[in-house]
Amino acid sequence: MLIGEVAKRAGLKTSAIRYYESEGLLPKPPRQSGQRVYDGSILDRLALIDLAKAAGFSVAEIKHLIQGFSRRTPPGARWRALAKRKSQELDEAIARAQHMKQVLAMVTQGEWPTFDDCVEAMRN
Amino acid sequence: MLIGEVAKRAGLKTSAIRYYESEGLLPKPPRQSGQRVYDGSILDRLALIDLAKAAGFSVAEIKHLIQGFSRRTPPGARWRALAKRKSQELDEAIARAQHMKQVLAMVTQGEWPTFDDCVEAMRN
DNA sequence: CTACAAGTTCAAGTGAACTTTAAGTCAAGA
DNA sequence: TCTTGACTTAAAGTTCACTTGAACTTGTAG
Repeated sequence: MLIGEVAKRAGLKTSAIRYYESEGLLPKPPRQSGQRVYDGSILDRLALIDLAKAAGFSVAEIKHLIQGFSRRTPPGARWRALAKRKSQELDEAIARAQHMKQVLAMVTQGEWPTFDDCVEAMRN
Repeated sequence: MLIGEVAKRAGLKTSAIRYYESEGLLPKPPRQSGQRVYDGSILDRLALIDLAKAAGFSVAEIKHLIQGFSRRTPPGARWRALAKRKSQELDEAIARAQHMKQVLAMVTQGEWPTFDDCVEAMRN
């Protein structure tokens, strides 16, 4: 598989794949006349990256996670620590989002004659 | 009130206030020898901006909202439309965050002997 | 008068995660 | 042979919401 094929299957742009490689998220694949040649496992790797992103990890964080994995060890203490912190961050993000929804509901449902009334109402 | 005082009370940097003004989120206050002089209403304005930010609106979006308000009309159809879309976005964000938490829980709780087992397990 | 804090403008910098562009290489098809 | 399309690199550009820096003015205190 060349990079274009991988990109199509993974739903990414080729530039993203090269970027991930440059950031150490992906192994450097063998080349045929300069071009990257991938096997199927790259898709698993990209799936993991996708999940990690979906879990709210930054590219830099994912790099660390991947490094842990690539030593063929299961998720260890490092993973757990990162995951725990991230989980708390997610709780906070969820709480914020729910608060945002409340604010929005007030705006859409209420009827305030003036600007100030609205601001006033939102404070509670 | 000079800009420094406003910043302190609102918990912002002066640069943020100038930035908001430049972006049309704040009215241009009168000047005394070149310096911006604010009255108390600026704090309400900043509180509204804060709430709008907390509701997930971008600066550009807040600008539109403010414009709606500044015509002394209550939140109208424009607000409602924006708010509805934003509310849906928040639902999606919350769902994503909850999914992230699930993924994290799997990583921290499960024991996978290999990298691939973990990726496999995460797919479900 | 001098120093100093706080204000002013405008332009450029920041960080994250990519994308885009420029310039070039390579293999295959007409 | 020429063209086409996919690939290569390195560097610069993008977006967002500000922040920072440089150079300057203003009001107040000593």
